[in-house]
Amino acid sequence: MRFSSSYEPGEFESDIYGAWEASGVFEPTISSLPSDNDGDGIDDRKEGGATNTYSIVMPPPNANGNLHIGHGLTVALEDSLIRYYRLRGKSAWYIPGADHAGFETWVVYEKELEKHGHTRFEYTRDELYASVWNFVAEQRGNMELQLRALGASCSWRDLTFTLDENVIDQVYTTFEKMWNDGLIYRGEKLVNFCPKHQTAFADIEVEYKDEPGTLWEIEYRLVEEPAGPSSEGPKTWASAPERPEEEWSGGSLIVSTTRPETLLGDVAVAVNPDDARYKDLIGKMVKLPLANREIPIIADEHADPEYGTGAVKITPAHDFDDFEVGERHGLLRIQVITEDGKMFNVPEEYYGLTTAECRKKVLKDLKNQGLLKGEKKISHSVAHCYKCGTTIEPMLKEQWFVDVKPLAAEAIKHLENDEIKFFPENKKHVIINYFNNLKDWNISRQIPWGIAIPMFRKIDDRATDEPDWIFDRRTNLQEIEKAGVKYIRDEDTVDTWFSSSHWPIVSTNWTPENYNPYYPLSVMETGADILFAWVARMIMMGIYVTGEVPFKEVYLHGLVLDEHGKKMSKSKGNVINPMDLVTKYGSDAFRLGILRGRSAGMNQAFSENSVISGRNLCNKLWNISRLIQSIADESAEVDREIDSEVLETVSREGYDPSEVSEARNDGPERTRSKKLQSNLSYTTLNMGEDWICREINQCMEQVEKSMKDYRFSEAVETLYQTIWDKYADWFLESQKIYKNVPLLQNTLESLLIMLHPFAPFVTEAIWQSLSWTNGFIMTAKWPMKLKYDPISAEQFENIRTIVSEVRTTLQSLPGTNNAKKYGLLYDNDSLVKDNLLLIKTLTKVPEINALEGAPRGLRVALANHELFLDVPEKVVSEYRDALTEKILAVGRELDALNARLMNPSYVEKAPQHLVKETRDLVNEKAALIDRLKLQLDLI
RNA sequence: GGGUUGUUAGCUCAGUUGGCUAGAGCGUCUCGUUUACACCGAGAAGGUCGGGGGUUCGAGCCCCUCACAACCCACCA
Repeated sequence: MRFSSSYEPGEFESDIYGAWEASGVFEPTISSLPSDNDGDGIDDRKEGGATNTYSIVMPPPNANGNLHIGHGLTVALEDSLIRYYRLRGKSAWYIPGADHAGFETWVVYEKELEKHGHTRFEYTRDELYASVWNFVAEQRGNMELQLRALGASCSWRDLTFTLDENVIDQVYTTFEKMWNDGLIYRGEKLVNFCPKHQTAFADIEVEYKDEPGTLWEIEYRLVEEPAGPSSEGPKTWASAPERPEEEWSGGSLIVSTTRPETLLGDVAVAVNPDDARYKDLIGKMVKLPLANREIPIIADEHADPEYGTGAVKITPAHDFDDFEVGERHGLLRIQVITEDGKMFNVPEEYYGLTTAECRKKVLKDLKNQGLLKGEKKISHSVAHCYKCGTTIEPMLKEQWFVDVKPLAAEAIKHLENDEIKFFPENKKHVIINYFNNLKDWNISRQIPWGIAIPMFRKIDDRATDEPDWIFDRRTNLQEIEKAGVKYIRDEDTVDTWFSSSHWPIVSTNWTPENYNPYYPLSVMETGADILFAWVARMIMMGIYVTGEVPFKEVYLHGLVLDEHGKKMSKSKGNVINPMDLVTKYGSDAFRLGILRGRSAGMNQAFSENSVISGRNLCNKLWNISRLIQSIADESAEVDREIDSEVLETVSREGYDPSEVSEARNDGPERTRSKKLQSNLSYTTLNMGEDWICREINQCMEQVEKSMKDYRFSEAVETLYQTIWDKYADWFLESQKIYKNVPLLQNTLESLLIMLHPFAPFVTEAIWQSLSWTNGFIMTAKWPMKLKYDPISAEQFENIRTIVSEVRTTLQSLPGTNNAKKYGLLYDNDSLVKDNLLLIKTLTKVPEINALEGAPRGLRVALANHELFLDVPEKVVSEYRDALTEKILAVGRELDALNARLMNPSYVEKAPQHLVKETRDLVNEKAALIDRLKLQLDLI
């Protein structure tokens, strides 16, 4: 027996994946290698190449990690696309990747080090790099196995690791180009610095959290005494209270701060130029408390008159805004905090204290001097390291920066030229908005795990004519010599986003010399949360390096939330592991489940229920196939015994042979020999067959349209409905009488192929189990439209209406098992008369007879059919109330329709076909009411 | 402060240029074990589409407004 009674994914999935992988079907059919094979300088494949190719690169999962639910969604989306376009005949290339995940991996590794009682500072950069490399190598493989379990049909031989040689090469090439173009510069700027991890971050890597804090008010006293006390009003500002005259004789300013310890690095006090209170003070000097320095009062827009006292201390070395104020006014930057969070460059009593200790002492000392004038509890947002939660310390550092303005401007140009289509559409505006406000990009990271920055600093002071920094690719060396001058390598590594922004370029092996039909990518599919960090940078870098946008379309998925719509997190304990679900319900079930109810860019809930419904569909399809195979087997058996003519005794009911299309006139063709898919010729022999062909064609159109618009959920929904509600519940039920084997085979193949992108394993398992199919379904051809007779198909809808109404009526009658008790009577109804067997099978009534004499029994509520349930008088009268209710209900519908027609504007202005439809409906309802009333009179 | 997205059945969500009685899955209830499937079949209940206004013959959909929710960016001395 080929088919067991239920589908057990565990029995098939790994074997099937292994067979696919071994046979090379994951690889694209058109080579991506240089294609000028005949050496004539003309690309042999260029013509039409890109239109026959389809390419997706996988956002590389962390090489040493496990896949989470987001990866599960990613693979479900990307692999569905790849498989779909592969079936559609494209040379599909799904390029897998693995990410060295610079910082993420580093954090994990550093924890390991700590566990063994070591710190990073015991080793050189190169030692650490080698050590992490081994660490990752040991872990690698897990996530690749998990990708296989999810069914990812990616070309494994093309897997790109973000530290592969060609990646580093390209990154250095770009770096050099940017350096030569003046787009990379070294600057001393404030960077987001995590004192725990000892590294800087880009702005987007910092998390802001609202926290309670304290706003302290500190008095800064003027050095010179202002002019006379009376004529110009009070000489103290804000709420400065009385003070002992002997200490100083002038006015003062009260500044507000949440970080009193940075006071020691103050270089000015700023007030708003329009602030009347302070106008006269601009240009004067105040004495900086505790530090005994004199600093100026300057005018700057940064000071908000509404906030605090309106006067703000300026510490350019430790605050981003102050840094900018300092730039504008040419102020010094006095750094007072070291990278490990200790005070330096300050009076002795504060030296070496941590920032927290220093804050306490500063406040205490200020209080003792009577300069602490107040404190307020406030809530403000504070920057944290997104990994460890440590408060970010803005730190003055020399770093490498990318001047992003020209890159962003170019990106905007291409976007406004509609070169990239976004799903969802609105993200295009969001990203343009981002490009418009982008600040220079700090690409230096102080972690050893990453691509070394290819810059070397001159250490030979005598060579004054040589530049301080030179570019060189030899980052394997710590020191190099050029023209007799010695240079030392920058210790830092480059931000991972700098290298990841090359992903479409490096994973497709793009080169400037050769035409590459896979670049730009057909689509970039990734999470909406890294629109800025990754997508934006890929666009800038793609254009900068290749002159072209790196992808034609972008599909962004949202977050997968838990079943209550809450973000998954370890601390909440609501994390769903995709592999658990795959093990429990199968890969297909997971894929179908996670695609359900999901749309572009939206954060959406996910629960096991949706996976269960996917599992059920797989099992349903399995059993559908099992039935069809058994029918095919049976018919082959019969064929062997008797002459094929006898089989044609299965007559076609309710169908005029004169309408038979050419294809159908051939008569039933029994195909026993193995045939390739889509070669099975068939003939429709009854209405159900025409109808299912029509429905499958519609399904096909819908799936094609949905896939074009990235409406995965809709495609799956359509298939689910067609397979279950239409194919199984109606068509197959009707085939229990007719058994048109070639058609069954043909339609099953169509459905299997259409579902394959979403449920690759079960469809392949079935394909391999069916007796008449060859090869892999994975490399089959997308089905052709089925031929059918539309009139006949429409007739089947009438049968469905009749059957449904009979079923409903039977269920609403008193008692149970009514379908077995009562037969049907028909009067002068050719559709019923010609389809007795079909209606009997579908309704399960014991018998259907022609009505003789006066109508009796219970009239079925159908407008155009004379059909009665043969029930006793007593049952009919018990049905009286239900009938009355029904008449009222139909009456209400009729009234609503009539009201619409009574409105002259409707009849006049609405499209004519709608008006006609309404009129037809009115007639139908009216007829139905008449019949029901007849019935009521009878009771 | 700037921007984006939601609010439709008990739950999670569809509903694409405005058009018949607003759909699905899961859940609930009733009936049924008929040799493809109980991971099943047949049927049912359940919605004033967040509130209010407007445009229109016609609004879940378009416009205005309010409320609530979520997210992103900037700022918070």
